[in-house]
Amino acid sequence: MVTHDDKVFKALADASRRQLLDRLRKKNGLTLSELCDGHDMSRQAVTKHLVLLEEANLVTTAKQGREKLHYLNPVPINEIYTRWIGKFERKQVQALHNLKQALEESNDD
Amino acid sequence: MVTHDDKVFKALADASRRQLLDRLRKKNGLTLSELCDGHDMSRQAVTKHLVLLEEANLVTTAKQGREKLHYLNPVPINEIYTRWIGKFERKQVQALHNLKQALEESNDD
DNA sequence: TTGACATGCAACCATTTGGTTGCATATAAT
DNA sequence: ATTATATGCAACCAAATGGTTGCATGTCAA
Repeated sequence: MVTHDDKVFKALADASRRQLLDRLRKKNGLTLSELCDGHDMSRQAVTKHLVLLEEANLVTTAKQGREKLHYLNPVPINEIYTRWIGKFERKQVQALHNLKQALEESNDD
Repeated sequence: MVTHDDKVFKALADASRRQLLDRLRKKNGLTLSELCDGHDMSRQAVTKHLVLLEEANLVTTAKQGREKLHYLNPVPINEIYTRWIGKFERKQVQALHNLKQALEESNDD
């Protein structure tokens, strides 16, 4: 079964796709051609990446004349953070807390 | 180039690996056999997943007798959050802020 | 010491992934 | 009307991924 979360994680697993998201974060509403500039691969390859990002709901598109505009949707990223990553962060905070306690206790020697 | 972040993202991209991390989060120091229980795949397949998690520094291992113990390291997860995901979260907060402003302005009609 | 258990290692396999090229179509500009 | 630009679609391909099986090795227990 491919869950929604799984699509997001898999979409984020590729450096080229993360770079595309990064560029949309800096400047939203870029066209396909604009997104292709500076990416060392064919337009069709970029399109494939964008389709995956769309399927993960990380990017929304709107056609304007002959151009296709791309918009970042950061919501799914936030979702996997709150629903998954956050649990591990809290674990780390707790681990640091435990370490701090251990260090303080070792000072009692 | 395969960066450190890239290894972490790719390690998290597989549901089975996320499940393994989840189990270590709930109970740290599990052996390989214990981690295999409840996973519908061969021991060797689980080993491969654990190797990837180790290479991403998400799991640390220690051999004790004939058993191999596995420990969760949540630090890399926190790193990709602060260095990458957080930027998108702030974006979302800002978007919500903008939406709120827009709604309030529309109330002036 | 013999057998059972826990793990390691390697070969192999099907599917997915990430890319390519070629061609078609729709829109804008001259 | 013609040409250039922006995008869509499909076939193809190599490499990576996620799994398998078979066998070897190290360690604990009877």
